Amino acid sequence: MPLQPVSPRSVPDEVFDQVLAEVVDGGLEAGEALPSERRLAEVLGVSRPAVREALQRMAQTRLVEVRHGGSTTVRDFRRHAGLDLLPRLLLRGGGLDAAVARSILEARLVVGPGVAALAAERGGPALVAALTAAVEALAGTEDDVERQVHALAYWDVVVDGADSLTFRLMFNSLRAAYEPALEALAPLMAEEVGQVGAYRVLTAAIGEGDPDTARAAAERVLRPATTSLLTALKALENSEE
Amino acid sequence: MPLQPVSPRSVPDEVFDQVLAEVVDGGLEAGEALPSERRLAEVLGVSRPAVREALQRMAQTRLVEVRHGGSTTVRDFRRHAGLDLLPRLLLRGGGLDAAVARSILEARLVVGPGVAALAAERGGPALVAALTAAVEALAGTEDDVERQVHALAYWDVVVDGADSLTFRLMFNSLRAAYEPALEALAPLMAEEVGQVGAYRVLTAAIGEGDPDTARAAAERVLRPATTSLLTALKALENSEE
DNA sequence: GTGGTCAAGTGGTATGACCAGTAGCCGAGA
DNA sequence: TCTCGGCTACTGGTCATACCACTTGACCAC
Repeated sequence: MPLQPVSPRSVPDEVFDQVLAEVVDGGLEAGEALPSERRLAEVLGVSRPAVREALQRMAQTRLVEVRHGGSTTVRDFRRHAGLDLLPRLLLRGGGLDAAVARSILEARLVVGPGVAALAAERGGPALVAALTAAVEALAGTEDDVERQVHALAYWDVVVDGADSLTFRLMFNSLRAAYEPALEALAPLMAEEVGQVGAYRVLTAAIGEGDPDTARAAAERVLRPATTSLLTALKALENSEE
Repeated sequence: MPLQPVSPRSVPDEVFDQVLAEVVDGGLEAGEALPSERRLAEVLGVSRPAVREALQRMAQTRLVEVRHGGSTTVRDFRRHAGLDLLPRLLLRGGGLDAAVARSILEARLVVGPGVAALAAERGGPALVAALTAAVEALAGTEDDVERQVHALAYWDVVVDGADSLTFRLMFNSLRAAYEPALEALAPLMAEEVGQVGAYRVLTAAIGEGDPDTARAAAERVLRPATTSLLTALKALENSEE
């Protein structure tokens, strides 16, 4: 096993995670009031600034509402939280959350072809060259994890080609959710990233400049693994209940 | 003009916004180091905790990288920031950013039909009832702003029906970007939200349970206004250059 | 060159104090 | 009895300061 860089967890990080877990896993219902900052600091055995920093970050994520003079209350994260919360929800409670993973796969299958279509509309020769290079990198390795990384890099180029800030940020958020689990998912995704041919077809389709062709090609890249993973997850979800 | 609730801007908020503007508008390049917290506090005339809180929030948004003992450096927000940054980018520099608005419209056109298809797969009679109620609320007003609000509520129900956490959070993020500009956009979106018939057709399509029908119906709801707005924005973008 | 040491600078954390806004109690007045 | 006003206790907001922990780079011994 390769050495991993150590990542020291700061006190506010710790507090943030604990409060987040309470909110997300239902220990605290929406509308409920949190203990005061002083009280929390006392209970957790940390200083008030540390608590304060954690709560402010919670507020930024729209998970709680902090009111000067009043108490801090929990908000309904399903109604207000943004896509940046996805990584936290995917890894909730130690393992992968099957329902969240399913929804990510579904979203990918919707967004991917849309992005490819836009890239086809807007890309030029430079984009095709970058895509080709990315495909060759993908073809140049046999390792499943490395292939994952190269596939991700390929889509990164596609997103660049789409020239859409919204899709770019969306992709960043999804990638942030995906990357921590990348290694664990490598065997499951091997089927997809091993089909270099499909990526070549997609590259050519984008190069042709026809959105519909690109859309279809992207779907052919994403659909097979998505389908098989979804059925696997469905079995998992049912067995959990 | 109706009275607006005052929203007191805290010191860390102010600092956050200033640093954010520097990073997003290019005053600080990616990789560049920020002044130290003490120096920033001195320059801005605030305390170090205030600066610290702002920087931590920047770090949470993945706009800067804070290293203990080292200096805080700017990251490339296009490469790392998540969808939660969208509202800030849309309203960059006082007005609406045309390129960002365009990308939101494009994303909407891709994601909306996808969500509708999922809702058709999973929704039952209860969903249709909720959708019908939402359409009736939409039909019950003539005011453009109110219609906007009701249309948003309608899509909210669709997203619920899709039973996908990813799309739910995505919708929340897009709505957070959209809502501040809702009033300004009302006249432009009037064309879309006035077509109650299209919403009824979409509702029926979702009720039928056929994803493809629902997808097509959703596109018929979204496409017309999207197209006309895109051409308007294109003219705007060109005139800006 | 390699590794060790050290000082300076940076972020991390804690403490304590005080300011500012909220909410509820409670008495004075209608 | 009701209502208004202010008082009070509690909450979050901000600050100054001190000290800890880490990184960096220079310098030095090996």
